[in-house]
Amino acid sequence: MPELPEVQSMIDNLIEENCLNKQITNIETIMPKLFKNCDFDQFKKHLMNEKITNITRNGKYLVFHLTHNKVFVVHLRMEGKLFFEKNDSPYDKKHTLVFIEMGDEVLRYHDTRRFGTFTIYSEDDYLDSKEIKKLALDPLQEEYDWKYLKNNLSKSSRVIKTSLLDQTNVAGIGNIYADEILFASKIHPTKIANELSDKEFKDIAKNSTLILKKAVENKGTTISTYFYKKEKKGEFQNFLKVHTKKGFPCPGCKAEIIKIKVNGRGTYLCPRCQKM
DNA sequence: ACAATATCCTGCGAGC
DNA sequence: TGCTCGCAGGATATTG
Repeated sequence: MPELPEVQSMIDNLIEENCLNKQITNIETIMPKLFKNCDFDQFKKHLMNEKITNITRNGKYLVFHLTHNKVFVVHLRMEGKLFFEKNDSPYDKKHTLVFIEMGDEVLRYHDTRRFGTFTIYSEDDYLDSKEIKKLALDPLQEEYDWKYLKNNLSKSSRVIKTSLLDQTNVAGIGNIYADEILFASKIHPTKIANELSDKEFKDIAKNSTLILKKAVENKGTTISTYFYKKEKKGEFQNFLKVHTKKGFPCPGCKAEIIKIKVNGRGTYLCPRCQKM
């Protein structure tokens, strides 16, 4: 599931593959329902003959900046992936849902679960859109620190893992990295957020930045289907300490890693290192 | 106002 | 073997 490091790795790859500044010559889809604030014809009209001038990120959203002050925003949700390829290269016919053609090349959107979203805005108003406006800072932003985190999380009587997944408290963290951050901070995922000490907020702030940074350097985590580029897996799964490690020994204390449910989400932890 | 739950969707693995 | 069933999960809508 793409979280901040996976989204960033995909953006980095698209730019590296030279998808910027090429005229869009055609757009096709087999899934018009992906387009959320417009119908497909409007989306097509919005992009046609423009160029992508830059790709930026807000939380887990990809922002494609176009010529003529236009923008489109993509969220990959569970399984979305973007590949920039030659038009005549082979592709998965069943799960490739959107084609943004640029001459003999094409930006393809692949999504087996069809959960992703596409929206269109102008450059001037996308930051005020309802999905991006409410995003908190992410752990890689300069202004992010433990006081900011404490201020956002300590308002909540929910359990800390649920609060960490709430993009209005801190952006970019999903189920994998929430487990890893809480393990590194030695905090039980079901501890009530507003009962954490200053030291615990400091630890979460520090570890979230460290872990996401290292995950970006390793091009994300491939557990099952994530690729930052065609057939290219991330490497951060090799550094996971608890997530997916049920039954394995804790790298710290050798106790057995367990899996529990926290608000419906599969959650991995070391019961000895992460005490209530 | 907040928090828990249902919803979207498909592939996959468990179990009979 | 082949079927059904339930699970996985990010964000949003709905319900409590």
